[in-house]
Amino acid sequence: MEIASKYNPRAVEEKWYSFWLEKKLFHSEPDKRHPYTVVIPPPNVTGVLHMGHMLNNTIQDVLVRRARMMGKNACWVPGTDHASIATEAKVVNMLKEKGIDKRDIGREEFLKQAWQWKEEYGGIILKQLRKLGASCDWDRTAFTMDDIRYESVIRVFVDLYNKGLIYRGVRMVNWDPQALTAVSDEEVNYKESHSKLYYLRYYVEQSDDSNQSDYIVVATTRPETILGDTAVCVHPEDERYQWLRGKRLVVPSVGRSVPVIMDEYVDREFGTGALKITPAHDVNDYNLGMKYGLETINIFNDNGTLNANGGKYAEMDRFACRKAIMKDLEEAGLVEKVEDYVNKVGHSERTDAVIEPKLSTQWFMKMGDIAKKALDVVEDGKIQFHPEKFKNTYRHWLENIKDWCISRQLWWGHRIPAYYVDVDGKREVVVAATREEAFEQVCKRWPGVVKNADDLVQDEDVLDTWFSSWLWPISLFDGIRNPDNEEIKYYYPTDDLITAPDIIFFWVARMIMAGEEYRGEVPFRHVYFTGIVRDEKGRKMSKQLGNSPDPIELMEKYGADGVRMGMLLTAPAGNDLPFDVKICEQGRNFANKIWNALRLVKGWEKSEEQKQSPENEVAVEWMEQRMASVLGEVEKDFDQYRLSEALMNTYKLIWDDFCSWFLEMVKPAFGHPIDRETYEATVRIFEKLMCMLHPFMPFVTEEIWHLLQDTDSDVKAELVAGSSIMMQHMPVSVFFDQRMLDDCSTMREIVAGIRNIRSSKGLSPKDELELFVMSEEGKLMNKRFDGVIRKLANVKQINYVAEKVENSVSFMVGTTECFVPMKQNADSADDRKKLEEELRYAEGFLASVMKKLNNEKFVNGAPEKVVALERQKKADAEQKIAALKERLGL
RNA sequence: GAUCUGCUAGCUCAGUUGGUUUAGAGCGCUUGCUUGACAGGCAAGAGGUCACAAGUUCAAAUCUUGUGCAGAUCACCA
Repeated sequence: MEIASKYNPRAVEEKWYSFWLEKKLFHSEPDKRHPYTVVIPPPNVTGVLHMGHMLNNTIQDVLVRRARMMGKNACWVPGTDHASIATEAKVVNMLKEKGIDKRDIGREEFLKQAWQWKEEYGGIILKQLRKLGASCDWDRTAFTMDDIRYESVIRVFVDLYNKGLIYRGVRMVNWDPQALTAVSDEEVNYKESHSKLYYLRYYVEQSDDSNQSDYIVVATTRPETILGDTAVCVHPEDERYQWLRGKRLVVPSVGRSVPVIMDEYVDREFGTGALKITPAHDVNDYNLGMKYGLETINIFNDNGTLNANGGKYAEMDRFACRKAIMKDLEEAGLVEKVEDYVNKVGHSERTDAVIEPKLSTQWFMKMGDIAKKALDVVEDGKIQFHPEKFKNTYRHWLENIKDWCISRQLWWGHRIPAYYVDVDGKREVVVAATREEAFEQVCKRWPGVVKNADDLVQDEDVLDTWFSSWLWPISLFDGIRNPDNEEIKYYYPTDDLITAPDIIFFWVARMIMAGEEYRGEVPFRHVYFTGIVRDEKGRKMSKQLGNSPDPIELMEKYGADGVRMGMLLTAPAGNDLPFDVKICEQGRNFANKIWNALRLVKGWEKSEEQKQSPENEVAVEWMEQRMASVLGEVEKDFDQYRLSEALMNTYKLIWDDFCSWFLEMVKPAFGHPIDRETYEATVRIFEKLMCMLHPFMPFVTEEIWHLLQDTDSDVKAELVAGSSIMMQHMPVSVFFDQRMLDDCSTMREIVAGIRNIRSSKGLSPKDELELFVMSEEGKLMNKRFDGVIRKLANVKQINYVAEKVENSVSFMVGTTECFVPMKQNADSADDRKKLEEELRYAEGFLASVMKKLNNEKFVNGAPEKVVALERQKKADAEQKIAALKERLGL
């Protein structure tokens, strides 16, 4: 069979993904097996695959594929998120390009357009995930706004309202003037910015005491808000301002007279110690306003321009107004000074617009008991975080949590099922899943007020996106509408959640709350937090910087397997991933290495008569032991969610142990056949290795697994063609013989020692050598490895001797000296130098051991075992030193 | 400002309850190889005062305290 010397992932990957889909190997239905469930963090329906998704979904796929091969009924549910703000913004823009304003076409038409747009462009990301090899159960693909999920959200809202956990109220909220909606506290990012601190003069009204200065200076970063000033506040014990008690001030430029209030809230050290109060546009000012019964003057429109209260500045944008008002104040001589000032300004997570605190009526969800429950399950370990450090962040947030603002002034989303009705001139509200149910309620409570259901006015707002995704692990299995259905009972709670730490509050915490509230059980048992993918300079990958490689191009260049491996190699849980496309090369090279190992094995001619040689026998035995040992380590790695380590251990097992050592041990000489027994053992081992690697590199392992199969007969060929590595059992660790592994490392040391001599003496691998070991036969290692040494190091004969050998070069293996006789140049200056160095090291080592042994406290205080070990070290070192000295002729 | 995490080879990271040879891996680097699977390869090699300082201990990369640096989360004073 002719096989290309370079592995070509492209065709292979496409072929096998279609095959898996066709055979429905990703599909899961409840059955007798143990379930293993993962729900995808739903990407935005309009999103495009980026490196963060790549990392996150690779990890999920590794865990899911492994669980599947371990005999679990693995179910990975994919889906997308409607992403209220982001998607609405995109649709609004799309319409704007067509010259359409969303208000002109109205809610219904807008939603029609949005859905159309979603059908057309949405879900690209899910198709991209297939290229990566994601083994999602695509038959279960869900959307946070499809019928089941929509209805679930509405039901939950009604239920929480009836439980008194949801309420409507007027509060100061974070207003996004670009998206024209309120956002939650979590959706505000505070960014450091270079601002100015403006010092403005506020004149005292009708100052009659001519000894006092007739104005005070107030510092502000937002001079435009003086239009809404309704007081100035100073600290009650501030001596500088005692004379102001009971006085009134004139707001500069505006001319409004406002009172001076005194409150300890004011920081005397900051600015001038005098604070202007704008209750409509600052949370703290609002609180002071409430406390002192101040007037609240709203000066902004929803889009951040000034309203009629802005007087001559009306209709101006807030930032333009700032400039304009400063110019006017300057001209009027009301500006004391302007300083540079660094502060933090809140920006909208979605639109990046500067957040405006705004007083408005919104819906909120109470976070009291439910937050406590969500904290408890993490504190007592029912849910484990990986890495654990995120527990701190989580705890801190939940202990300081405020009520959740869940209403958004948007159209794209789950419309709040609240209906309003006028009763005796008062606006009353009912909450119900449907308009009909709402109507029934109204009829019962206020008979005769409304004639039919259409007369009810539904709330215009939709719910926060996270108010649907917090139900995801439940609603995916229809557990809200049908809490006793077979699927939810089987698949819930899910096992692992893999997500980025930046949505720990938005999503993770709230899913835990929903789980407790609606299932009385945690939604998942482990949360694996991935790191942030950064570029080689350590910067976060972002569209603006343009430093993010296109994942599709990467996969085309290196193969999906190569990219998967590259990312996983340097991505321990919770650690940022400094991504350099170069690490994908390592993945690609690895695939190629395995490919060539296959070429080697497939190229062997098998002999039926030839009996297995003792070398091959020991090689097979050793490789099996070695595999058992590494399997144990990999299992431990997975238990601790150390995926990078698991992959690295598998990588070394395949590249070093299997390719560099095992295959070299059993490889027949050119033109010679291999005995069938060894061949079959090799194939069996190779297959197992592919199973171990499959979760990480699904495509190349599937390809090789198929090519390894014996397809001598048509029947067999057909059987193999219909089968998959995915259906094989993951090998499990078994007891292994450590002595065998130790013997093999000794053998490796000897081979390396001889290779070393070859390279330093310029000897060709073809020159046959002889080896003398100063030890009894079989003492250094099991003599079954002698044949292996002869083969790998091209040694004609191994002799065991009691005396050192003249005219030879030597090396030490532990405390045993080995000699390779030389025809000439036995002892070069280089050799001496090396020996001297070794001697120096050994003497230094002995000194450090003696320091301990000469210390009475150590000998008496340390455990016996430790002391005995030091004595052994001493003996070994002394023996080694003696040998080296003799060699050096000292 | 508060809290948390980290600091080990050029880079990215391991290093379990202190003791297994004066610290390991992968990549990178250096040197030598057209070795009948693979140059996307093979073989050999160099490279570290475990951030710094003090302490506890017979014994510290590992425990304690302090300092420095980096990062994360939260809170913000206009």
